[in-house]
Formats: sequence, C-alpha cells, structure tokens
Amino acid sequence: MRDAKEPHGGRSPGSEATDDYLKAIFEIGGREERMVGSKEIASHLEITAASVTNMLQKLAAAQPPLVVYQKHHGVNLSRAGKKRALEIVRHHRLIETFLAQVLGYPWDEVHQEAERLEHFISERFEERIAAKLGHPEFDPHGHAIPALDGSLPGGAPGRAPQALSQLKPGQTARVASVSDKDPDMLRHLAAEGIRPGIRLTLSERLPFSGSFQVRVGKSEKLCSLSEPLASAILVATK
Amino acid sequence: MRDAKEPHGGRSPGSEATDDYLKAIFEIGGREERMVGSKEIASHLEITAASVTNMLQKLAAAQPPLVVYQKHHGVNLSRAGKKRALEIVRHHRLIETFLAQVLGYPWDEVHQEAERLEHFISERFEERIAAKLGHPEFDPHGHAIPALDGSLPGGAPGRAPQALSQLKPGQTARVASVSDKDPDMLRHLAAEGIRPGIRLTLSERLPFSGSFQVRVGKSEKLCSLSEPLASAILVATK
DNA sequence: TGAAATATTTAGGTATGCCTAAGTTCTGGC
DNA sequence: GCCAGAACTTAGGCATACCTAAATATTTCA
Ligand SMILES: [Mn+2]
Ligand SMILES: [Mn+2]
Ligand SMILES: [Mn+2]
Ligand SMILES: [Mn+2]
Repeated sequence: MRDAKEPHGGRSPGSEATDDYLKAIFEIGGREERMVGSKEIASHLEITAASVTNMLQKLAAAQPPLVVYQKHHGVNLSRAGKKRALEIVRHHRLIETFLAQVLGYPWDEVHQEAERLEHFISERFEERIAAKLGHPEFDPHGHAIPALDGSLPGGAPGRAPQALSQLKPGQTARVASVSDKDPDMLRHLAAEGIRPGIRLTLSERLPFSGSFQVRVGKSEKLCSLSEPLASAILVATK
Repeated sequence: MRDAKEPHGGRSPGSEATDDYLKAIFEIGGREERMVGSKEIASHLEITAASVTNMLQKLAAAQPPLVVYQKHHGVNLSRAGKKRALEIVRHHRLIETFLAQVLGYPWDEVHQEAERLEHFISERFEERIAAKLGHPEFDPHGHAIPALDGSLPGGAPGRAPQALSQLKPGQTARVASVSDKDPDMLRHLAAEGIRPGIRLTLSERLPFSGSFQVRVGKSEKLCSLSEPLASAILVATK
C-alpha cells in the first residue's frame, strides 16, 4: 500500500496536491520566477481560487516553507519548493521519454501518463530509467530535463526560444519544443512532420484568419498553422 | 494532475484504498474464497478494525457492490470486486516482472515499488509492459500473473503448491514461489541459490530449533532454513 | 481621485479515509 | 444453557483538499 499516514507533527503537506501546486508555480512563474497569483494557479490546475489561497497558506506554513506568500500579491517558490518542483519536472520528462523510447508510446499519449506517475515513482525508478535512456537532456516534446542537481541543459547559452507566431515572414528557425498538453494538436503536428529539431520557414501570415503559412524542412509545399498552434511551437533562431 | 475529483452521485469509492481492500480480501480469502473478517483485513493492512468496518460498508453500498458484506460475519468479493482485485494483482506482478527484467531491479526491491505503482498505471501501460515482456505467466517470485480475462496460469492442473515446511525428510520438490514481502529474506534466499524452479531436497528437521536442512539442486552442502523461511517457500512435489 | 471591475481571502461545508473509545454481538468451554 | 473474552460495530473526531458564497483588498480608468 501507499506510504500515506503519518498525521504527525509539523510535516510538509500531502504530496500529490503539493507537487501539483509547486509545479504549477514553477511553470507559470517562468525563468524570471515572477510572483504568481491565486487566479493563475487556479485556472492552471482547474480548481477555484479559494482552494488555492487555502493551500498556499499551508505551503507557506510548512516546515520548511515551500513558498513565500504575500497576501493579496501572490507567491514565489522557496528554495525547498523550487527543489521539489524541479524534481517533479525531472520525473515528468524522464517518464515521458521512457514511455516513448522504451515502451513505444505515441508522443501524444506520454503526457497524460507522466502527469500521474511523476508523483509515485521512487528515486530508484528515476535513477534506473535515466540510466537506461543514457541520461537524456530533452523529452519527446523538446523540453529540457532538469539534472539531479536541478540544473537545466541550455539554461545558460543563447536567448530563450520564442513562439513561432513571433517570427517575421521569411525567417527560418529550428523547432525547439512543442506544447505537450493537447494530444490532438500533437497528432496533427506529427502528421505535418513538425517535431523538435525540424527547420521551419515562415512564409506569410494570412490576413483575417490569423493563420501562418510555413515551409517544413526543405519540402515544397506549405503547411498552414492556426494561431494557437503557432503559439504552441517554440523556435530557436539560430 | 491525477484524475481525482468527481464528488458526484453514486460512484465507486476512492480507488487506492479501495484497491488495497479488495486485494487484501482476495489474498486472505484464498482459492476457496472464504469469508474474511474485519480483524484479518485490519492486521493485513495495518489499520484498525473500526476503519475496516467503515470501509466495508462503503464497498458493499457501492454501485455496483464490490463486496458482499454480512454484518458480524465478514465479506466476500462480489463479481465486480473480484474482477478489480485480479486486475490489481495483474498490475502488481507485471510491474514486478518489468522492474526486474527491463530495469534491472534486484528481486528484493520490486515488491515495494509495485505496491505503489499498481494503483496508478493505465491500461495502456499495463498492455505495453505485458507485450514487452512477452506476456509472462509468472513474476520474479514465482507468483502466477492473472491474464486479462482474470484466469490464472496453473489455476486448473495439479494440486496447489505446499509449504516447504510440510515436506517429509528425503522428499524432493521444485520451488514454486517465495514470499515477496520481506526484502531481507529474499536477499538471503538469493544468496543460498534458492529461487523459483530450483530443486530442493529436505534432509532433516533439526530438533528444538525447528529449522530445516535442505539440499539445493545437486550441490553437496546443506543449507539451513529457519521455520518462518521454510513456510515462506512454496514447493510443488512433481 | 473615486468607483467599478477584478483579484483575493474568509467562512462555512463536503467527501474520503483514517483514529480512539465505547458499545454490541458472537463463540467456545464449562 | 451461560458467560467471559474475542470480534465486530457505532459514535465522535481529525486531516487533507476540494467547493460555494460572502466579504475585502487591489487595480484600472474615467
Ligand atoms: Mn526524484
Ligand atoms: Mn513534455
Ligand atoms: Mn489493468
Ligand atoms: Mn511477487
């Protein structure tokens, strides 16, 4: 049976819910680690803002505190909170990579499974799959996998990837990553041959529809991407 | 994030706790599926009998009912309960086999990890690891893995394996399975060369100590097994 | 610079699944 | 058949993590 129990004295809160909050704060806050509001966390986790406030107070009161909470102004991850968030992100991305490479999952199904399992694997499991995969640096969607010490590959060099939707017509760039949240979108992108590492050239932006015409690799024909699609693709301009 | 939620109308109870109860009832009840009392479940799950009574009432009230509950006389699994129990046992044993064969876990560590993960893998995950392993029939400890339809290999033929402690001196038998609950014990058995499939010959039972002298395979030297150890080894007399 | 709009918090409540303490029912030995 | 002790259930609570509705703080902008 699962660990559970231990309703004892001053411990950190639960764990699955806690993990999800820390990961949400980490993802919403971005590189600059800006303060994150209750509303943002609420919509990210699809729960109410009142529930979030309640939980943030617990996370701030935990020993050690997992967030720094300023009433009415939002939260930041504490050192301990950030460490745990990075650990969960590492779990998530290692699991995704493992499911795709070892178990042959299609890339649109790995996210959902990883979202659950990330909370329940042991350090041993993490270590074994990392070793089996040769300590990969990126997951199937092109997202960087934090190392054991919390460092991120590509954390230092170059400027951060930008959304494809921000390229100017004529510009060419390499796909850095694609959002892993929407299976339909991922299947569509795979069918168009768009995946991390592929070169894209922005041909033009259509008026009214707001959609983008891009050339995939060196192919002749153009591919049309709707606005949300183009925002879900991050590219690195070499 | 995990599925969770749905505090809606008449549904089956939670899931992790429910799974553990159903599996406990399944394991305690044995082949003959005899009625199982609250006390037995309580000590198996290391919780109080009061908690068990409470949960059994919920399981019996579930739609469909997961157990048949007779106040003061114990429970049996319903058809739906047995189906779920077998599914969890299948998960557990497939995961153990997977951890040992694909991830190189030592056989004394697989049980603890499987005990947690069995509740959280998807049908897809189950299907993928079963395929990767070539649809194995037994786990690393020699326990039969239920098939998708709930049938157990070796369910029909021959008599059920008996404890090594019940052999008569001079008898030879093949190890069918060993208990997976105690890592120390498993490490000890591995060191002695005792694992499923190995032939054991009972040499004699020592007076007072109650321990058993057995010959492992065709080796010369004898191995001494304490009573609890000899009860944890099930053998098939050909 | 004040509302009005928006964001956030507080208050009160629910479901799950566990606990202890205090009954109640059952059972085996006499 | 009776009755003590074991087994079981009931009653009352607690922690986690959600929710809705109502109050309050902050921000926006006319
Ligand atoms: Mn880890
Ligand atoms: Mn990903
Ligand atoms: Mn299954
Ligand atoms: Mn086993």
